[in-house]
Amino acid sequence: MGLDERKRQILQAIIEGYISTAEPIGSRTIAKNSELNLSAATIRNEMGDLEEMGLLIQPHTSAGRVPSQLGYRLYVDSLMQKYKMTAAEISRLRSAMMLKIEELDKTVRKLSAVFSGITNMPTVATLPTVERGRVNSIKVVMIDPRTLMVIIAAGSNILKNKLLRLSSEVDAEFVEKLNVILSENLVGLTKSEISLDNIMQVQSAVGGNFEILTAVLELVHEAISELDNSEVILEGVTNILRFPEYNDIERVKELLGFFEDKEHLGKLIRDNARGGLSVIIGEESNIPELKENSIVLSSYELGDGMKGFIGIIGPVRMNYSRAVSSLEYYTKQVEKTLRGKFFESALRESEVDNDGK
Amino acid sequence: MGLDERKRQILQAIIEGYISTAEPIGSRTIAKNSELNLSAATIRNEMGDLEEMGLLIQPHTSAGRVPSQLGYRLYVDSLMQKYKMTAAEISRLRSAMMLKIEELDKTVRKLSAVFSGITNMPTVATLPTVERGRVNSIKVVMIDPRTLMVIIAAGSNILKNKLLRLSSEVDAEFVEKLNVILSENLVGLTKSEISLDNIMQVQSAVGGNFEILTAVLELVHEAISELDNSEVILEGVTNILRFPEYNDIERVKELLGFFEDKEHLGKLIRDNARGGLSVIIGEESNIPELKENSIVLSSYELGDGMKGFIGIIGPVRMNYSRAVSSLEYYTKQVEKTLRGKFFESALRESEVDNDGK
DNA sequence: CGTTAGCACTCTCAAACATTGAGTGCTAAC
DNA sequence: GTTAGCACTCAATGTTTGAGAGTGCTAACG
Repeated sequence: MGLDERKRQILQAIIEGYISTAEPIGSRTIAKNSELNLSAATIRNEMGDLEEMGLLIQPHTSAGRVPSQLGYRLYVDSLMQKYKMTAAEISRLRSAMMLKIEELDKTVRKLSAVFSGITNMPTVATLPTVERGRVNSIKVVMIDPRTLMVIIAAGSNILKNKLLRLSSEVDAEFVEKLNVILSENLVGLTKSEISLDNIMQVQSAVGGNFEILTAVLELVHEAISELDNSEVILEGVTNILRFPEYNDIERVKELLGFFEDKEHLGKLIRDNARGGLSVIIGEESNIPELKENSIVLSSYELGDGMKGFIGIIGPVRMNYSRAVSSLEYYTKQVEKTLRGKFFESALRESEVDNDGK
Repeated sequence: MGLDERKRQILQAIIEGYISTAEPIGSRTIAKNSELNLSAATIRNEMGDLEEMGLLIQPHTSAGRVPSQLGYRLYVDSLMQKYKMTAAEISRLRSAMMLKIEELDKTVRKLSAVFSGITNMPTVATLPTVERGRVNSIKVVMIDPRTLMVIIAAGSNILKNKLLRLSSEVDAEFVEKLNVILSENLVGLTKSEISLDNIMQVQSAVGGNFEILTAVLELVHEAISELDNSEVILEGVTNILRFPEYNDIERVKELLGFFEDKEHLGKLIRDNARGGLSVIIGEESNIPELKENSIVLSSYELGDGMKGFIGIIGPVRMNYSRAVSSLEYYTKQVEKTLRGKFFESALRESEVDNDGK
């Protein structure tokens, strides 16, 4: 039993109808609202076939049909048409991009909030991390004799700075020495090349003032290992309550509970994002709490090995067409904006780097 | 009609009963479960009086009584007995305090999460801000010729650091000069003494390299004005779903919507916190979205003008006794922990300062 | 005069039942 | 292959009913 053009049209009509009404779609509805000019009875026969093929599901005998996960998959992969963002949506997003520069995380947070407001869905994002970037500089700055700040940069972008309070005082000379040694030993390495062992070698190179040195080195190590431990930002969670599927408190509880564990969410995103844009439907995520939710995921690249992820989460019955197109557009805007505001020189450098090779 | 001892006892029994069952309490229940040894009929008469006094409410004729907001107020102010935290709760909190040092905001976040887990209520907190502290040092550090970092410290604690990307390069000499001038002009002032005007004066003192200077000064100003713009941290929101009053999606929507606006929440907290511990019941907050919720608020002080707020949010029918005692204990622990981990020297200095005067 | 037993009354809640309507699958005719 | 017609199914909705909880009032008691 093949999936001829007519079946595809009917399937598409059912899925789109269900997406917009959240009610099972019956044969009469399709017969009336499509250009197929077929009677309800004919549609019924086709619907029977589609159900047999596992693309539709009947909640109960006297209800219409609802797409199965397989149905959604087929829809997303080959039936769905591109949604065209409205002028209003575009301008809203654009003006959000104009926001004044703040810290990176706040910027991403605000952009996410705006995007969430446009799509009416929760938005998740991770801050950019370095994957293959090299540590460009490590600086230790003395704030006062008992306070040091360690600043680590990769690809000329500051990625981490950490404070260290000392129990005894240090002098400028010591700090200077520290800077030289750290630079000599760690700069130019990729993140994965810097291990604790590696750092401890530095320790012996210095000799003396062991206590402080150890503290600084530990901090350096910590900062480096946090380089890819990107923060997860989640905005617009309340939006899920707009969907009728969340009129059930238990479902709300389940999803919100899942959202509270940011680490878990971050892992999900990193694990599932292939290059470009991907759609994870229901159980495909293999996460029980998300078995009735879908995620549209995308990654943004800032050059020089910096990359992060953005995604939209909603019920399996979400408007994929709209979600995918919006996210696509949004991703591009985020790339442009973040590059412009935070990673301009990084970009330039990475380009030079490529030229030079 | 006075509020004699017997009435008080009955009121207390009703409130505590209602708090633990969430069901209206009838006269029979009180007659049985209290040591008053009165018949249900007598209790009924008293309940009638209490209702007339506005302390109780009858949802409908054949239901028991429920406390009014006034009733809760009276209970919190003079009926309530101190809850004693269990050993398990204490040890759980204690071990959370031992967590390894991270950034201040992450630490507060984690502590809040743990506390929220113990109380089973959402916990809100603000990061400490300076109120009357003086700017102790302003440092501009050159990360690379096109990137500067501005670090502002007050009371010897780093409070803000900001990055600045430049379109043209600067040299070490310029940065050095900048440091001297900024220090001379701004150090020692309180936050409120530093205005944009003030900063602009510096501008004329330098002369030349106008473009970069302007950018740096703007950043300084920005950082300073953000000093008291403390971040609001909210953890354990899902906990509200444990309360039966939130079986109504509309209420969930309303509260979660309110929670999404962190600014608003922060303002609420700062406006309502008097010194020490305070309880805001229902409409007392004057915030429509919170009219059926109460907040228990407390402030923590880290010395040297640093202070922040912590609070618990829940339905008006919350266990105030438990909330208040737990928050009291928790606040002390937070003070101790944060002082120890982040503000040790600040404390020391402020003490010296006082001695010196 | 405060307290209490007794009783009629009120109101919610849940179960039982009937009704409605949407949608189907099947059959027979076009 | 398509369609009209029809019997059938099942969720959803409305109605009725009874049980249960709790009250307020009255009259009697110590």
